[in-house]
This record gives sequence, C-alpha cells and structure tokens, in this order.
Amino acid sequence: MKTHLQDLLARALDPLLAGTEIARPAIQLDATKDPKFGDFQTNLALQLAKPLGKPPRAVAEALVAALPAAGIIAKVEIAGPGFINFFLNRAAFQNVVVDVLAQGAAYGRDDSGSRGRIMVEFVSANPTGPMHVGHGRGAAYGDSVSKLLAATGWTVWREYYINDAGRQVDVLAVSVWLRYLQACGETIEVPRRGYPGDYIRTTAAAVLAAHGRAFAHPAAAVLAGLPADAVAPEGADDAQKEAVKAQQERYLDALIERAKALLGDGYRTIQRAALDDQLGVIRKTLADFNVEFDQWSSEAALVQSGFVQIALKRLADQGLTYEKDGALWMRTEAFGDEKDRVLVKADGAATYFCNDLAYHVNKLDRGWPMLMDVWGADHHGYIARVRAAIEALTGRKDALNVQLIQFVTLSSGRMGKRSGNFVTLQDLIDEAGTDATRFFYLTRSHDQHLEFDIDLARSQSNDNPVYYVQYAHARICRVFEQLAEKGGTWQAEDAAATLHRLDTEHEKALLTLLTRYPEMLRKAAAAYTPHTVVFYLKDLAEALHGYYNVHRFLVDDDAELQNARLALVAAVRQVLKNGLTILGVSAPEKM
RNA sequence: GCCUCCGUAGCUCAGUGGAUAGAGCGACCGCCUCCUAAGCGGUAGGUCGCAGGUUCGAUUCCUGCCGGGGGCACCA
Repeated sequence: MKTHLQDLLARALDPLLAGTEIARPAIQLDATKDPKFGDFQTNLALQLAKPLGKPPRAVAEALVAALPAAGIIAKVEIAGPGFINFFLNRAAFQNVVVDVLAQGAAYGRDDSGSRGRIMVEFVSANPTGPMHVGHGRGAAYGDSVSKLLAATGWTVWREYYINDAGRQVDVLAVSVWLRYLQACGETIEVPRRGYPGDYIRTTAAAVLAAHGRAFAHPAAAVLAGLPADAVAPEGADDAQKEAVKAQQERYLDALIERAKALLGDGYRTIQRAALDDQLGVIRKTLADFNVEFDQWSSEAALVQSGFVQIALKRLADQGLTYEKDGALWMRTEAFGDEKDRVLVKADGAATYFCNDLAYHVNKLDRGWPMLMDVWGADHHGYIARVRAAIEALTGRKDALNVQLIQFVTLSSGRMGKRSGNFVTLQDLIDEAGTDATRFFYLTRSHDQHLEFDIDLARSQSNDNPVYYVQYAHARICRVFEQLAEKGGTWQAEDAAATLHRLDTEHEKALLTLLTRYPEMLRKAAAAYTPHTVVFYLKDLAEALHGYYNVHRFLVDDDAELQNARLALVAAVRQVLKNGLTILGVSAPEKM
C-alpha cells in the first residue's frame, strides 16, 4: 500500500524535475496521526518548494496533477503549508483482514532468516547470588529483542555467559565455607567483603548435608597468621575508607589462600557446589520468567579449553600486545579506546577483559558475524575496549552491537514496610507474575531509567496495564464462545465477501492499525526497541475496547455484518497474540 | 575533568524535522435489562529544563549553560 503510493509519487515527480538539476529527494510518506488528514501524508512539496523556487502549495498542485490514476486512492487533498494527504479506498484496508486470517501467527513476520545471523548474549548474571530487578530488565529485554530480530528476518542464537572463573568465584567459595564452618559450630565471622546473603547459608547447609564435616577446621587454624579484617571508623573520610577497603580485600585474599591450603581438593568441591547451587537458582528464575537460551557458555570451560591462549596468540601475532610493568597489555587505544588495557596481570592472572575478549572471538569463530551484547549501563565504559579488540582481529567496526540497559529503581512511594531491601527477580515473579513483570519492564525504552512500581505490577486490578491488552484478547475469545453457545458458526473463508460492511469509524481505526503491524515490527527491530510493540498493542487494545463498547459483534438479524465483524475481531485477536508473543507475554482466552 | 543516559501534564513515561504535543495513573463528571465495567465517553491539567544557532518550519538536529542518574582499575 505504502510502497505503491511512493511509486506513484515518484512518477509524479518526473515532469517537475525534468530539465532541472535538482536531486531526486527521498519520498517521505508517513501514516497520518489524525484521520482528518487522510491515511498517508507526504511533505514532498515542502521539500521541493525552495529548489524549484515556487510556493509549496503550487508545487503540491503540480504534483497532484501529475499523479497517475490509481484504484486505491479515493481522494487527494492539499492542506496546511503544502502537505499532500492521501485518502485511500476502504477496500484497500478491508483486505488486511483476509491477510491476517490467512497468515495467522506468521502475519507481520519474516521467518526467512535471510537478513543475517546474529548472536545475542544477555543476562549473563554472575553466578554468585540470585538475580535482582536489574537483571530482570536485561532478561526481559534480551529475550524480547531476540524474538523481535527472529521475527524480522534474522537467524538468532541466544547465549548466557557464565562468569564462573576469576576471583569472585573464590570469594564465593570462601563465603560458603565460612558459613559452613559456622554451621559446624565454629565461631568465625564472615569476611566483610565476602558475600553476605542468606543464600550463602543455604548453600553451606547443602554442602554440610552432602559431605558432613569433611571440610571442618577449627577457627583458630583457619585464622592463624592472617591479617585482620578491618572496620571503617565512624566519620572516616574517603582516604580512610579506601585504606580500610584495601585492608579488607587483603584479608579476603589471605583467607582464599588459607582455604585452598587447608582444604586441598575439597576447595574445588565446595566451589563447584556453590556455583551449581547459584546457577540452579538462576536457571529456575529464568525458566519461571519464560526466558530460554540456546547455550550457556562457561568462562572456566573456555579457559580450560585453551582458547584464551589461542586468542592471545592471535593478538600477539598481529603485534597488538606488549609487556609493561610485568603485565601483558593490548593496544586498544589504537582502535579508539581511551587507553591500552591489561590482558594478563603482573601476578599471572588473566583479567576479566582477557577472557571476555577470547569469548567474543570464540563467538565469531563459531560463525556468528553479528554479535549483540545486552549490558547494564554501568558497563558502558567497557564497550570501547571490546569493540577495539574485535575490530583489531576482524577489521570490522560493526560486528559488535551493544545495547545498554539503564538502571531500575524500585518505587518507594507506595511500597510501605517491606522486610529487607533486596528484591530479587524471583520475588517479583512470584508476587506479580511473569506476564505483569515482563510487560512492566518492556513498557519503558531500555535506554531510559526505569522506575519499577512493585505494588502496581503486583496488583491484580484494572490499574495493572498488562491486563488492558490481555483483556482485549480475552474479550474477543469470549465473543466466539458466545457464538458457539448460541449454536452459530463462522467461517474465515467467507469473510472476504463481507468485508465491505466494515464502514464505521471504529472499524476503520482497527483496520488501519492492523495494516501498520508489519511495519511497526520492522521499525521496532531496527531500533531494537520492544517497547514500540508494547505501545502498539496498547493502541490496538484501546481501539478494540472502544469498538466493543459501541457495536455488537454478534448481530442476530444480519448474518453478513456479523460475519464481517467477527472476521475483523478475529484478525485483531490474532495480531494481539502475535505482538504479545514478541513480548513473551501470554494471551489468555479467559480472565 | 572526560564519557554516557536523561530533563515533556501533579506522578510514571511515550512521541516527532512539520499542520491544535500524547497515554496511563491521580482529580472531576457521566455510561452495565445488552458479546466479561480488568471496559467506554467527557472535563481539567504542559513557556516539551534555560539560552543561542541551523531550517520554509525545531519539543525533535548542533553548541553552551543549569539540574539529575551511571561510568571512568593490573575488579568482575
């Protein structure tokens, strides 16, 4: 419909531009926001007024005069400063119902996978504790944007990167071990910079149940010769706080070494148990949240496979690394980073960047030429170095697409007294449900800060916006139920011949929205913005509710009209469901 | 200081180089003998942070300023 009009305008341009040297402008044709301006509008005359040296309205008249005849155009108007408004025939819109009903779940989708292959890495929460509300936003976004890409011609692979290597995993192991020792009756405090959460106790109890006292050691033996854990004094200034923090970290490092020395192989056992436990919690939460991955990639496994060394060698072979101050550096600054970055620390340990870089190289090696990473906004300073590394190895600047998710804050206004201040994603899902939680996350643009109103998401009332869209779907389902109860029948195949009966303003509004769905999906995918789908669905639901309120669909004395209306609402139901599917939100038949 | 996301109605947020700037919630007034009122209709409410610039046209693009979130490790 739109491309057809653009084609007509392009032909209308020819006589105006003939004999001039004016460059052909791109033809902007937009859906109107107000029906009184018709269905589509173009600003072509305004753009050409200056180069042609004529008043815009005169240019518009010339364009309209040169417009080839076309069946779908009912009327053309010149309005305002020189807009050309197109009013199309109803039939052009009515036929969308046939398309939707024929294509069903495929309507608006491009499942060809022909646009390319892309790997989307998202969530990748550290397996050192449960996911919080921030992770939830990344999960909802990553899952939905993956669905959006898959629905617009991309072949998508979803991956979760498990950060199960590095110091944090040692901190996890020690935190669990000390809780285990407490459970064994030892008097020993958990380190101030260890992981404090109750979930650590749970894991420790599980270790105790599985292995008994095999890993028990007297507190005195554990702490012998270790530096003290420090506490910041009241009213400490920044410098003092930094010093205390450093002292606490030294204590933690010493404790890690002591644990390894005392436990031997048992250390790995505890660490493995802790990781499995935390990962199990994360997997459960994501499963409850309807988020699935094609692959969970382990950092530790990547290191063990030797791939990190392979990646380092590739960098070295290209002269992209050098040694300084006992560490191995990469020349990321040459590729737009602020400064060069350390790959291998002076103590011989690889940095997080080093392993992550190897992981990204690995993704490319596995045949995914486009990589999308969904990160928290606090990682923004990290983009330049990863992009630099990828560009250095592939020569491509565009291989990495990073989408930053801005912070989530919890509304405090109506929260009342909540026990504890740490709200996990699991809490949220349990209390508000997956549909409401996902819908909430996706209602805001991902690059905007989000204030999550927990009480509102939790409310099973009409205040909750997710129900507005779901209700529209359920209402339509109910109409068909009523039809069956009355013994009526309805055939989608008969719809085409009756659609000319759809002539009210409500029906026109719905038909227009249905025709816009495919383009809306493409725009949402191109901008990586699932919230575009949310707003579209709200509009569609609003149009449906308004229609429902004014007109009856089950028209006893007019079979043709009934058939037409049922076809229309069946199409609306289909598109509501298709859109909700992109969001990962269910389309209930009853509410 | 540098990088980054922002500043739109009382609140939470959409939106756009164009024709009177939108929604939800909150406030106020209406609508169920009728397919689910988790709904619909209406009213009130905004110098689109401030100041310049580009443009036929700026809330949208550019610059500066003011205000706020986040980031600037041989942490992950």
